[in-house]
Amino acid sequence: MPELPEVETVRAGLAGHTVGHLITGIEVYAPRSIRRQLGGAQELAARVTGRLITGACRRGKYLWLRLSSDGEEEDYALLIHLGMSGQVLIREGNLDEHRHLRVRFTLERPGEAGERQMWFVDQRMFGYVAAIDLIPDPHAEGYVPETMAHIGPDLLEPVIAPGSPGRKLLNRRIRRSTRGIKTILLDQELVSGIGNIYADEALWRTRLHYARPASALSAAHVNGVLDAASDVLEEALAAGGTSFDELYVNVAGEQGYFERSLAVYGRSGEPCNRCGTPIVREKFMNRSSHFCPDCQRER
DNA sequence: ACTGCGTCCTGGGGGC
DNA sequence: TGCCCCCAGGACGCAG
Repeated sequence: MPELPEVETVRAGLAGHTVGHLITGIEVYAPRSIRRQLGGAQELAARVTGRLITGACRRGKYLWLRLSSDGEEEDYALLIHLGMSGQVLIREGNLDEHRHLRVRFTLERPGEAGERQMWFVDQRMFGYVAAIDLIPDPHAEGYVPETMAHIGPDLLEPVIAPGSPGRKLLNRRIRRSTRGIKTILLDQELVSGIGNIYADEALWRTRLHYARPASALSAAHVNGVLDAASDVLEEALAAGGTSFDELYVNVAGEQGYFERSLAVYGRSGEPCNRCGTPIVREKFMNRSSHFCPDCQRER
């Protein structure tokens, strides 16, 4: 499941392998993989064909490639959301078919022979691509396109770094809510990038039960869980992400290896690393929650 | 304003 | 051997 570390790994791969390339062609195999795009595949093709990729950006789990035309100001971005099984693969030479190939982009580097392809592959079809407008000023500090203006900053952004005024404000906003702490971690509007795996890991690290109401937590508790979430995201990023169910790989098709470092996710029945109590899996918000029933008491 | 629930989507796997 | 049902979850729309 692509969360911040996985999406950032893909972003870094795209920064290295697509920036400076022109998009010279696009083939859409699954029209449903084009979303939030008036005019659908046709409009997407019109907007990206012939454009130069000038940068690879990310906020939370949202990823976008900035596009310019003829050296002019960037005006569109190619938005890529991986959903829960999306992959972006860079292929050169090895152009074997892929069972779940949904959209294929052809890339060429000006002045260089040969082409390279960027594949959007997605088994479960929760992900999508779209060409979005870069308005009003793509060069503003901390700019994010309007399409994802509702997405909160992620834990790797300096604006909510530990000890910053932004972090203190976030802490207060979280504690104003009566919702369960895990619900808040998964809500991308307050703080983004955390999904089911890293939410469970952060809660285990801070010994908090997923359903504890945020309003009942102290500022120190909330700071603790945010710090733990930052830590686990950074550790997972350093490991190239978590390839728990083999649906996540980087742009070269390689798996990450953070799965071996998970303390609770996917470990139901196995002993807690702290106290030995078997890890429990429960349904919460129509999702699986993994936790230690001894270390993480509801009250 | 805030909260929670249903829905989308496909393929793997378990049960019979 | 084959079929059917369930499960995985990110994000958003909508009802209360």
